[in-house]
Amino acid sequence: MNKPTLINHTLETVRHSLSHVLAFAVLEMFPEAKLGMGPAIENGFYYDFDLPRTLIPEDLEIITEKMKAIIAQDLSFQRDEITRDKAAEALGKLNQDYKVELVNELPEGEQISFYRTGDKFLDLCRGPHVNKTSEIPDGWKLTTIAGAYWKGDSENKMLQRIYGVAFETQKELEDYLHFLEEAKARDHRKLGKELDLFVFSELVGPGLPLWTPKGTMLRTLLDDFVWNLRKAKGFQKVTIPHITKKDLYIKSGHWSKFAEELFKVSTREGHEFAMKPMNCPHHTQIFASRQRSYRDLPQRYCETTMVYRDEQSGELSGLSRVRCITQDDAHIFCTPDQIEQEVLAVWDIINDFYSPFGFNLHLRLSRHDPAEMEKYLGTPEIWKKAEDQLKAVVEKRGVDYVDGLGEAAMYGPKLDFLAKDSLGREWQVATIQLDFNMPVGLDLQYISAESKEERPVMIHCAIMGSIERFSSVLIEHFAGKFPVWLSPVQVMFIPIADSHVDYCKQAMEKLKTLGIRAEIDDRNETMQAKIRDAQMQKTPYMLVAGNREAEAGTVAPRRRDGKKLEVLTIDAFIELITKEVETKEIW
RNA sequence: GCCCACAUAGCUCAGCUGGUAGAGCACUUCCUUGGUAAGGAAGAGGUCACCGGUUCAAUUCCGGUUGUGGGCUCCA
Repeated sequence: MNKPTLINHTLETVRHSLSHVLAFAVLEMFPEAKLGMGPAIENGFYYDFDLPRTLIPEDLEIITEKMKAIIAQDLSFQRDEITRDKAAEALGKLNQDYKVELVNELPEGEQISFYRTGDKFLDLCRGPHVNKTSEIPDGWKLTTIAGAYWKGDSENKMLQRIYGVAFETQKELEDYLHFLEEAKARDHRKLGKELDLFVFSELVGPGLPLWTPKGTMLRTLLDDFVWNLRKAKGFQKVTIPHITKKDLYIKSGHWSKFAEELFKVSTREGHEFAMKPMNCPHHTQIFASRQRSYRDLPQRYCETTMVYRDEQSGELSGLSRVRCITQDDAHIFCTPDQIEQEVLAVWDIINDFYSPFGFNLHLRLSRHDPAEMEKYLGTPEIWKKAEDQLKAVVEKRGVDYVDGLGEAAMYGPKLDFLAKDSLGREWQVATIQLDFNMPVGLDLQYISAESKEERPVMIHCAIMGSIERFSSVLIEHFAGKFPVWLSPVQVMFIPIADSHVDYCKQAMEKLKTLGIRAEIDDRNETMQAKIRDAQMQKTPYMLVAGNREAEAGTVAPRRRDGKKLEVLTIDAFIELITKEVETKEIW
């Protein structure tokens, strides 16, 4: 059956119409079902239901068939308008309590629009919709059943939500389902296990990843890269303890706002301590430890260290959301007129860091929401000043940005950097945050040229953000095929027979001396099996050596992408790989 | 934290309606000494996540706990 292509309808209209068809089908199956909300969303639609029983996956098939039958009847979508009170009355008769609640929230006397599908199904709806169900193209599919709170409020009843995806064509649907498969194949939780990068232990607990030698190598390489860029911009490393007296967070303003998420620790004498959930308050105490002159500014402290947050258990997921987060954190303490130079310098670091990964960076200027001042520290005046200043820097740089209303941190506006990965997904990564508030709370000062006490400004910045999350993004971005400079094992020697093991070991030692991460597969296996295993581990280079190579002092390199290079001398290979590491080449 | 689902060997999984468990890979040993994605044989390995309950009998049914997944809520 060929469906007409979309002419006058946006995809959103089709998706929304599908949500009505879904509700129609569910009502056929459960006449007593109460309808929640059913909007179009990115890639599809959903509808929330209060049902007499829990849905099971097989129900989706039944509902799908019912939906197809409804669409096949070529029913029309008709708009009706009635007054609010009549609408409430009509919905009340149908026992649609949630809809009655929605209607009653609309202004009194307002005309309410309804959409009628065929002569049976009626739904409160602003529209628009397709004219007839036959205008709905075939490219849709119900995907999952999930729980969702009524009106998204965790105090409310949990309804059952059915999700669907919908596209203009079957082909696009298939492409999307293929994308989901690809994302699943790259899932960092799966690759992390297969590539032996990190593990979880039930004894240690959820959200607390344990990093293996290979995973730790990856983290170290990333962190060293960040450090080298920072060092060049005048940052200095500092080190702080992982716990503190609660007094620090009372002064910083974190205690009242995030007390629930703190891991608390008490001493044998009953004093209350907390695991640090961020590093800024500790760093301020290094700054505050002695009198600072304007000549000492900026002070640029950096430290890669773990912070601990007691996240809700249901939130934890792989490395994306954990309870111990390694931040590549830095704080700059500077004068107000140094803000621009410092922000730009960090911005340069971010650009230099991200370019070798092939990410596309986008910028968001994350501002406060004046309607919710209770979420923030400080006065509206301070916020305006901070945001204007940050915006000026962005405009000076001439980079496009999206406006992030309400995305600011508690203490100040931010520049957030979003990276688009190889599957087109966006992740928030680096951040530069301007903070006029914490220096007030913690009473930070410096002595100006006029010999007066002044407030420094704090700039919080992280290049990777969280190493856990950044690693998960990288693993999925590269599908585990890290560039040579980042690969925990760069080279696997593959002796063809036992008699070639010594030759390979000698060559391996030479590489290792030069800092090349090489290993040897001297198991009693065939060369083919060793190649396969190195391939599965996504090792960039396999160096095969048999009689021919051992006699000539060469190796036969095979790349992870299946490409066989010409036989090279060991020195020539060293030159090749060293250059690739230096240039951070991706292939 | 909330809703739902799942939890069997190191890994990936099979095990119909209750009668204490299997496969492939990995591991160990032996044979094989090879030319670009899995050579062959044998062996070892499980209180079926944990704690209760029902039953003559529970991996299987029920409840709880822990963990994992999909969502919701939250996120400095």
